[in-house]
Amino acid sequence: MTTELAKQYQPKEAQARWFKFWEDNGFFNADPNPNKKPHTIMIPLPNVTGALHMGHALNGTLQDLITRYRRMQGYEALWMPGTDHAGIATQAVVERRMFEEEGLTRHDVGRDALVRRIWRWKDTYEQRILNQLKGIGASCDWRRVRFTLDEVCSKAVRRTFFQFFKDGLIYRGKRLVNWDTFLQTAVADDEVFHEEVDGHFWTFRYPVMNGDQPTGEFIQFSTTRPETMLGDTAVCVHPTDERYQHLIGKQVQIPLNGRLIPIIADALLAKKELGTGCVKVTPAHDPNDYACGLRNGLPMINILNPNGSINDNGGKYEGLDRFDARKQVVEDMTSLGHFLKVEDRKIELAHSDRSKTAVEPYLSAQWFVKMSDHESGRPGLAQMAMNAVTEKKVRFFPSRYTSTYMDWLGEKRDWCISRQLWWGHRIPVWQLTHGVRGSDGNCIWSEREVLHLLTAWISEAGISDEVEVRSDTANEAILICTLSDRADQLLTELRDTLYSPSREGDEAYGAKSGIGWHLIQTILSLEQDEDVLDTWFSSALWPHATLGWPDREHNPPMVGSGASSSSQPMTNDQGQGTKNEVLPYFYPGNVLITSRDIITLWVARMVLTGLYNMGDVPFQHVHVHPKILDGFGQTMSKSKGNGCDPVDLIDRYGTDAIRFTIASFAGETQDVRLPMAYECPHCQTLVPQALDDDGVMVKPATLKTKLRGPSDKPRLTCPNAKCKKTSQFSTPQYEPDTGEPVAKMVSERFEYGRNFCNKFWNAARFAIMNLEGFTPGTVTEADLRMEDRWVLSRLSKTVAEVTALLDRYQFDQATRALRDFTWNEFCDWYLEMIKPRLRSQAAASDVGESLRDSHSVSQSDTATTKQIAQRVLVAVLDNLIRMLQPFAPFICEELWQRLNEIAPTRGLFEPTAAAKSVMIASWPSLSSSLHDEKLEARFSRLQETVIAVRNIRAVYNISPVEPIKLHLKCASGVASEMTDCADQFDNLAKAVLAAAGAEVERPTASASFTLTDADGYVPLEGLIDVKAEYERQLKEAEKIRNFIRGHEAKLSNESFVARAPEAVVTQTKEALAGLKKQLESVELIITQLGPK
RNA sequence: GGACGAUUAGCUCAGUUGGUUAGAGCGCCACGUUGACAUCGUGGAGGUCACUGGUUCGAGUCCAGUAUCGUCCA
Repeated sequence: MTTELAKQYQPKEAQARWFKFWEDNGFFNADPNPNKKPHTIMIPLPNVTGALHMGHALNGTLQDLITRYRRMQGYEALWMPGTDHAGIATQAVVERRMFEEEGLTRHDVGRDALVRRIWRWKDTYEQRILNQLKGIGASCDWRRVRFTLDEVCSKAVRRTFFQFFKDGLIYRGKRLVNWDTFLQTAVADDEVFHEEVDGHFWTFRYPVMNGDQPTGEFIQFSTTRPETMLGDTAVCVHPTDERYQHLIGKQVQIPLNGRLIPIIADALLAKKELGTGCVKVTPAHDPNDYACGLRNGLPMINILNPNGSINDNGGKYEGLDRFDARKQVVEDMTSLGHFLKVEDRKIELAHSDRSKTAVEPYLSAQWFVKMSDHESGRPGLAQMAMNAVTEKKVRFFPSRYTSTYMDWLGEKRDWCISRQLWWGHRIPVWQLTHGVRGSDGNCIWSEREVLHLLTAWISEAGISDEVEVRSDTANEAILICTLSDRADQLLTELRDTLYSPSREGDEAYGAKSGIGWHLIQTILSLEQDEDVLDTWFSSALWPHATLGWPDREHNPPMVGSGASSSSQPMTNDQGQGTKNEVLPYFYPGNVLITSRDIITLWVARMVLTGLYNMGDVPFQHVHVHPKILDGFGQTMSKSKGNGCDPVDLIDRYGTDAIRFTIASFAGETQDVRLPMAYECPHCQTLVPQALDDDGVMVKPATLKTKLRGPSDKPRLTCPNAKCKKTSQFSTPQYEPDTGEPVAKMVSERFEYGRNFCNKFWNAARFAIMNLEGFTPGTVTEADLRMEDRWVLSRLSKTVAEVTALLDRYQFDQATRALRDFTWNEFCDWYLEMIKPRLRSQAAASDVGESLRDSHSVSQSDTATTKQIAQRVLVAVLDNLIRMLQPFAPFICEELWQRLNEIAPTRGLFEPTAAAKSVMIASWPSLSSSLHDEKLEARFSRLQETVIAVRNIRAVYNISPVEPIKLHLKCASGVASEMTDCADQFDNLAKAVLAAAGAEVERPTASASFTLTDADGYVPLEGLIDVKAEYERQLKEAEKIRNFIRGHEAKLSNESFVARAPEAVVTQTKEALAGLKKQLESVELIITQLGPK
C-alpha cells in the first residue's frame, strides 16, 4: 500500500526530487544510437546579458514539451542547451556597471582587462540562466552545453570566416552606422531608441557661384545640425521644382570653408512642399543623405572623430566638440550674413540604448559578407537559403512566416559582420596598410613584392592551409586571413623578428635580408583588425558548431553538468577515436522553436550557413510561437517595469502550472496578453498593474503618485483590509533595499494551470486510494460496463487528437483537449460513475444499499466488477499521466511513481511492467477500435438527462441528498437503454428511474424537461410551485419556437432547398421535426399546468 | 512608407474547408463542505462577433474599404 497522497499537490518538493532523479539516471542524455531515430532541437540561445524572462519561459516550455514527446515516441531526443555571448549588450552592461561603481571606462582598463571582467559576468549569468531553464524542467542534454565563445564554437567561426574569405564572399566597405560617441562604438539599429528632445531649426543660405564669383543668387535651406555644413558635398532640389530649374548643375559655396559644391536634383531626397524645397546633403552624417550620395556619386566627408569632436576635415573647427562647433558655426554664419532665422522645435533624436546619449550617423569601414548571386548566375548565400524554403526543405509553422523570411532574404543585402567592440570573436584578418608613402602620397611598396615575400614566408612556415592572402586594392591594403591561433602567432613573430628598434632605417640590414627597407616597414605595419564579429555570425553556426563541426575526427567535448560521470556506450570518447559520430547523427535537426522577431537575424542565417558548411539545412521545421505582451498590449521589457522573472511565478504556482498555462497560450496567433500583478509579500494579496501617466511605464494600480527616478522609492500599500502593510515592489526604477520585503510580479492567469494540476492530482489521489487489492489482469470486451467503454472511447480519441495537434505545434489546442478530457470527462463523469463499484467490496455485507435491487449483484460478482473498474481506472490514469508528462513532467513523475508502488504491472489488454520513469515510458497509442460513436451518443443522452434532473433540483432548491423519482417518456428502444443505466441516475442525480416507456404519462404536480428523444417528469408533490413551473415551461416553449422559426424560414427559402447541399437540407428538416416534437411536449405540459 | 497580425461575454482567449441554437477559463449570481479535490461541486446570468459595404441559399468565418491597437522591415 502506498502512503496516502496529500490533499493538495506540493510542487516544490516534487520538482527538486524528480529533476535530480532524471539527471542522475541520465534520462536527459542523447547519444548516437543506431537503433533509434534521432530528434534534434537546438535551443535559441539566450544572451548571457541578463536573466531569462517570460518569453524564454514560453520558448523553453515548448521545446521541452516537444523533446519529451519525441523521447516518449522512441526517438533519441537531443535538446541542445547553451548561451550566447551577445556582443554589445553584454559589453555595455559590464561597462556601465564598471563606470557607475568604479568610475572606470574601458579605455582606462584596456582590452584584456575588460574582456576578463565580461567573462566573469558571463560565468555568473550563464549559471543563473541554466538554473532557470532547469527550473522549468528543461530536459536538455546538460553535458553538451555550449557557449558561442567557447573553443568548439570559436573553431567553427574561424573555419567559416576563412572559407567565406577564400571564396571571395567577404569584403570591406564603408557604411553609415549609429555611432555612440560615449562608448565609441557602433550600435545596431535595435539598440537605438528614439526620443523627442528640445532643439532648434535654423535656416541659412549658401551663395550660388559661377566659378569663384558669386552670382548674387542664394539657396536657402534649413537644418537642425548646423555643424554638418562642414561635411556638405551638395545641395539638392526636386527635379521638377520650377523655382530651381535654372540652378541645377551650378555650384554653391560653403561660406565656412569656401568649398564649392554642386546643386543636384534628386526626387527621393528633396520634397518640393517642405520648407524651401531645398536640402543640404551631408552623405557621411545622415542616412538619407548617404543614400543620395551613393545615387549621385557624391564625395563623403567625415567630419567627426570617434569621440564626437570635429576632426581635421573641419578646418578651423577641429577639436571642438560637435555641440560647441554647432554654436560656433551658427555664430560664424551669422557674422558672414548667411543666417536667416531660427525656431524652437521638438526633434526626434536617436539615442543609444547602452549609454543613453544621442547617436551620430557615422561613416566607417566595416566588413561584409556578400549575399548576392555569383556573377555566373549561380545562387549566392541568400538565394540558397530561399531555395531551401521554396523546395520545402524548411517549413514554417504557421506558414505565414514564410513571407517574412523570403521577403527579407529576397533583398539579398550584404551582411555587415563587424562590430567595434572588444567582446566577441575578433576578426581574423591581418592587414598591411601603412606602407611608406612617397611625396605624392602614394604607397611606394610594390604589391607584387609584398605578396611574393608573404607567400614565400607562409610556405616556409608550413601554414599555407591556414592562411589566405588577398590584396584589397580599393583600400590600398593586403589582407591576410588566418584560420588558427598558430597562424596568428607566427604572423606576429614574422613582424617582430623583422623589427628591431636598433635597425630603424638600417638599409644594410634590409639589403642583407634581401628585403628592401621600405618593405620591412610595410611588414611592420602588419596588424590584426581591432573589430569583432557580429554576434549573429556565431549564432548562425549554432546548429552544426555545437555538434563539433568542423572536426570530423572527434565527438564534441562535453563540459556541462553530468559530463564526467556519464558513459557513452555507443560513441568514442572525446579527443579519441577517429570519427565524429555526433554530428552526422543529430544533424540536420528537426525543428527550431523561436519567436518571430529573429526570423531574419537568426533563422535565415542559420539556414544559409548550414547549407554553406554542411550542404544541408539545419532543421526541417520552424515553429514560430506567440509573443507575450503585458496587460496593456505592450512588449514586456525590463525598462518598462512590466517584465517578470519566471522563477517568481514558479515559486507561487509551481513549474507544472506555469508550463501548462504557458502551453495553453501557444497557438497560431501573434501575441498573447498577460496581465500582471504585484503580490503583497505579507499576505499574498494581488495588486493589479496600471499604466503610469506616460502610458508606457507600469506601476501598482493602488499607487497614486507618478514613478520618479532611482532616489524615489515608492511603496505600495496592500489593499487587503486585514493587511494594509506597505512594501517595495519590482520595478526598474530602483534596487530594493536590503532585507526589504518586495512585492514580486506574478499573474493570476497561472491559476488556470495550478487548478488543473490540483484537479489532476486529486483524481489520481482518489484512484490510488481506491486501488486496494488491485491485481493486474486482462480485461475482455464483455467485462466492460457502459462507462468503461465510454471512457476508453473518449481516451483513445483524446490520444489521437493530442498526438495530431503536437505534430502541428498547436499546443493551445492540445492543452484544451487534455483539460477537457481530464476534468470534464474523466473526473466529472467517469470517476463519479465508478464510485459505487469501487465502494462495493467494502459494502459487500450490505449489497443493495447503494445499488437498486434490480441491479444488485451477487457478492462474488461484485469483487469482479470492482476489479474491472480498478483495471480500467488504472489503465486510463496510466495513459493520462503519460500523455500529460510533456506538459507537466513533475506532477506526472510523482504520480507515476506512486502508481508504480501499488500497480507496478498494469495495462488493459496486455498487462506489462511500468517504466522506471514516466519520462522514458512510451507515448500512448490506443487502438481506434475503442472508438464507439453510437455508445458516445447514448452516453450524451444519459448526460443530458442527468443535467436536466440536476437543473430541476437547482430550480426548486431541492437538496442533493433528497431522493427524487424520474419518469421518462420515450420510445421503447431508448427506454431499455435508459433502464440499463438506471443505477447511474441514482448515483449521479439521486434520481430513481420509476418509469420509462412510450406509454408513460406526466404525473400531476411534476416538473418537466424535454430532450430531443425523451421527455422527463419529476413528481414533486408538495414541492412544486405550479405557477413557477408554468412560467418556466412558457419560457422554454418560446425558446423552442424561436429555433423553429429560424429553421422554417430557411426551409421556406426555395434557393436554400435548391442550392444547399442535400445533407444540410436533410439535417435542417430533421432538426425542425425534432424541435416540433419537443414543442408539442412542452405545450402539452403547459396545458396541464395552465389555469383551468 | 511596406509587410504581417489583432479587434468575439466584465477580463484573457478558442471558434477547422462558410452550414443546426457562437464556446472555454477567470470573474459575477444562487445553492452546497464527513466520503478525491473549496486550488472544489451543482445550476445560472452574461455576446448587434470593431464598423461599412459586397459575394452567397446561408458570413464570426470569404472579399473590399474604414477605425483602433500591436509587431517586423525600411
